[in-house]
Order: sequence, then structure tokens, then C-alpha cells
Amino acid sequence: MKNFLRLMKALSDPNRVKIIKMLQHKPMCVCEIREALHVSQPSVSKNLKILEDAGLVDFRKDGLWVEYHLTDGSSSPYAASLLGNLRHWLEDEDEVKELKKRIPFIRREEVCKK
Amino acid sequence: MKNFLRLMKALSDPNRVKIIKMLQHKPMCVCEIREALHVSQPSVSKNLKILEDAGLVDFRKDGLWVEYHLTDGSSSPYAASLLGNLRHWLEDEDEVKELKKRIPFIRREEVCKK
DNA sequence: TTTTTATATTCTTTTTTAGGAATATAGTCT
DNA sequence: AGACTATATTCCTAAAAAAGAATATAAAAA
Repeated sequence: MKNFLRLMKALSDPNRVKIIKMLQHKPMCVCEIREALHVSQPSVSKNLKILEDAGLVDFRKDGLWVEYHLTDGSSSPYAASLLGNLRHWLEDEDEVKELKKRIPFIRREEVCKK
Repeated sequence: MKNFLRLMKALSDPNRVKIIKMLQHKPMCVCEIREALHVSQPSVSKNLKILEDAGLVDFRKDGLWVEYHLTDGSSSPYAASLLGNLRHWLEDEDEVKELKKRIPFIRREEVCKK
């Protein structure tokens, strides 16, 4: 029950859902996500941690950058199922379409140097 | 997005999830749910409203009683999917097994007269 | 019509959550 | 080592959520 509730809670915040939808497109580091969502860096880090605890994302360190990516859901069947459904769910949402359109133009090298 | 978030939020509370699991067993009125969960009547009513707004439950008036039941999920594909998954999800949770075991012994006629 | 009862709603309080500012940490580069 | 930078964590505040007490509503019965 705990794991299930943690997953539902993780997916009940718009910014966290947007992160999931973006990571479907490609792995991203914190500063890229920050730029895409227009929120503070700590906010992104904290939301990523919540997603990680829910078994939805994992990360790989790359120098100073930390690149987050979706998991294969092997940590829990709930996460696996939701990640699968979220591949097609919400694809028609304007907010999501807008985000996915902007992603290719967010260049890590530019965004993070500030 | 709104609908999806509302659904996730509805399912991120233990009492609401328990209500869903109980309704899988049989339709129940507010007082029966109250008795099963050991919470106040207003709390049950409010949680049922949240589940209703998420498209997960619906009700049928029966005299003074209001009998709640699971929907067929036709209101949203998200709700339909989650309701389907929740048929088997959480079945092994002790809390849920305990609840489902108690349900048959909760007699509406006894419970509500107080 | 008055009373009773099951449920809904309002109100208030406590807890939880989300965000940003400030700070800490850990790699990287010189 | 010292400076720099991307990320994590802490701290604080504001908003949201959850619960119960009190109250309102609506259906049934007398």
C-alpha cells in the first residue's frame, strides 16, 4: 500500500508529471528541466527525488551533471504499469505538446552556464 | 491534465483506496463504510465525493441511504485503467485482506441505527 | 406537520505539501 | 590547494489537504 500511495502521490503534481513526459523524449539533467519548467533548481531536485522514491526515474552522474531518465519500472509493477500508460496518456495536452516542442532547443551547454 | 491529476490525487489517500477495494466486493452505503474504516461520517462523505469527482465511484439513492458503487470507468480512460488494475493490485495487502474479511459481517440495518 | 435518521456541507484546526532563498556538497578545472 | 559550477539539502513560508464538530438537508415515518 505504501508504495502504491507513494506512486500516486508522485504523479499528482503537474510539474512532476511534466518531468515524466519530458523524460519520455530524452534523458535530461536538472538544469535542462529547470529551464523547461521555469521553476527553481531546488524545486526540480526535490521533485526528482520524489519521482525517484516512487520508482519512476533514476539517474546517472556525468561529471557535474546528473542525468535523469525513466526507469524500466522493474522496481514495482505499479510504476511499470503507470509508466507504460503514460507513454500515450496526456499526449494531447497542450501543456505537454508545448513542452515536447521546446525540448530540442534546450541546449545543456547553454542553459547551465549561469 | 486536470482530470489525470484529480485521479492520482484521489488515489493517493489510504482511506480512499480502501474504499475502492471494498466497493470491489459490493456496493456500500456511507454508514457501512464508516463502520469499516472507523472514521467519522463527514470524512467518509468527503472522501466519496473526491472519488466521485475523479470518476471512480457513483451512487444510487435508496431511501435515506446512499449506496455507492464503482463506475465502469466510462468517464475517463484513466479512471477505467486504474479501476481495472486495482482489481488485482493491493489484493495481498494485509489491511485490504482484513477489510474484505470484515465486510460480510457489517450489516447495514445494525450499523446505521445510532 | 413534527420527528427521526442518513448523508452532505460548513467551519475550524492540524498536518502535509510545494516553492524559493540560503547553504552545503561534490565534481571539475586551473 | 583554490575557484567554479551543477546539484542536493535545509530552512522558512504559504497554500492545500484531511479530520472531526457542528450544522444543514432531504427522505421516511409517525
